[in-house]
Amino acid sequence: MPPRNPDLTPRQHEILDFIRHTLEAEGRPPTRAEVCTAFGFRSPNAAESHLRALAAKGAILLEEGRARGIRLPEGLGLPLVGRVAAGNPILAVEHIESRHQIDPALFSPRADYLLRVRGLSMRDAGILEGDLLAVHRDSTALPGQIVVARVDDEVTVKTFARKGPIVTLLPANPEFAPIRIDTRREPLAIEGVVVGLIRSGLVV
Amino acid sequence: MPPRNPDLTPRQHEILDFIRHTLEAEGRPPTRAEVCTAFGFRSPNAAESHLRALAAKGAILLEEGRARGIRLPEGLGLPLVGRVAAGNPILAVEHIESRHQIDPALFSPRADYLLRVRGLSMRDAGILEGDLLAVHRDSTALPGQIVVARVDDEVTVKTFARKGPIVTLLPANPEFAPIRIDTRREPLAIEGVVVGLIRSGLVV
DNA sequence: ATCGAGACTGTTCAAAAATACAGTCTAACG
DNA sequence: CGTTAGACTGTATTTTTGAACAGTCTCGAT
Repeated sequence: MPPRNPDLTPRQHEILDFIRHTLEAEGRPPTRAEVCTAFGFRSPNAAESHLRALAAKGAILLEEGRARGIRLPEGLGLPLVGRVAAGNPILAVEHIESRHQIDPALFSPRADYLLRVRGLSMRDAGILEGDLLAVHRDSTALPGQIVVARVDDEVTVKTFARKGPIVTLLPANPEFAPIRIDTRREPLAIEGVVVGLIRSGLVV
Repeated sequence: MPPRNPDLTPRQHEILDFIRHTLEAEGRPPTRAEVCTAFGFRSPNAAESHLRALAAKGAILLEEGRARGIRLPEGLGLPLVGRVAAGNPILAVEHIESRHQIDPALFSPRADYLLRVRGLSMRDAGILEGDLLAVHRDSTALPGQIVVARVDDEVTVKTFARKGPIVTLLPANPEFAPIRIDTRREPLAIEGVVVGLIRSGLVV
């Protein structure tokens, strides 16, 4: 799920998606003419003015006088989310530390963002402090899945389990206690399902 | 270190690396003129003929008549090495299962290939069966680093330790025994240093 | 009713890029 | 010692592209 710029018109979204798609499929941005044929425009200026509009809104960067001089300011790739402040949605811009291009074929279902792990509560599942989790956005989960959940406005990673209305979030480390939530009384927000893990920094 | 095509001349390697670099840094392939300025050529034909040579050797694909019409046939991305047969070098073509694009900025030093983990001998280091290890090619290692080594023609992943001429390969699992090698008598081949880890398939 | 934004068509022109042709220089090789 | 591959310079020429200018049409807000 690419980041949505709310200021864009639907048509401008389509153009932006086409640019992203071309960038991924061909390894380079499209020309005005290629935008035209993709959308059936008969005038290169149709593409030109769309690009201008996108650039004016900051959705793309246009480099003057260069063939295929279109850049995405955020680049492609998955946003890496660091510390999530209380009360804010996970994917708020201010949480995004960087973006990293990861082959989408590696994870299934598709990863939507990366989340940096804090703490050792999932140690015995091979999830260590500092690891990056590939998370698929999903507000539902199946028992046994490792989920990103929000409890008391804090983001936590645990194994999901449920018995009727009682949800238990299980750590994978005997030093941590399970979290029990009665969903009839307390709200539980599942932010996503963990579909993968990336560890770096093994060599200093 | 990207995969090496042994047929290329050193200069052609440089050109290919520059194409890769431009692709990564700018999100699009270079023009002939950009190759010229990067290498100080005064004639666009210098770039042209290099590109022709690279295309003739299959290192790149040239699309006729398009601005920036250079493509990398394999795309970017790291080769994923599965089961390594005895007696063969790790990066032999027949071991490469697939290629996966991973942001090189994630790992340092640079990852050269991915190796699928078999067995649980490094479980307590958070390395599980089926994980992909990002490996930096290197025939030397420092104590404490997790290395890919070849012992008795078998590829193994262990923590490296050394006391004089005695090298010990330490598992991270009490159920496995350390491997001690007297380098004066037995040969030890370090294939690389583990710089990262990727786990997928968490959700079925 | 008018006005302006958005989405286009159509045309033109200059800059950027690809590409062809004709050479020079050097080092390796039989 | 001639030959050849590789690495270049230099100069044109043609396409591709980017980019400007002048309009049309529609729809929603003033």
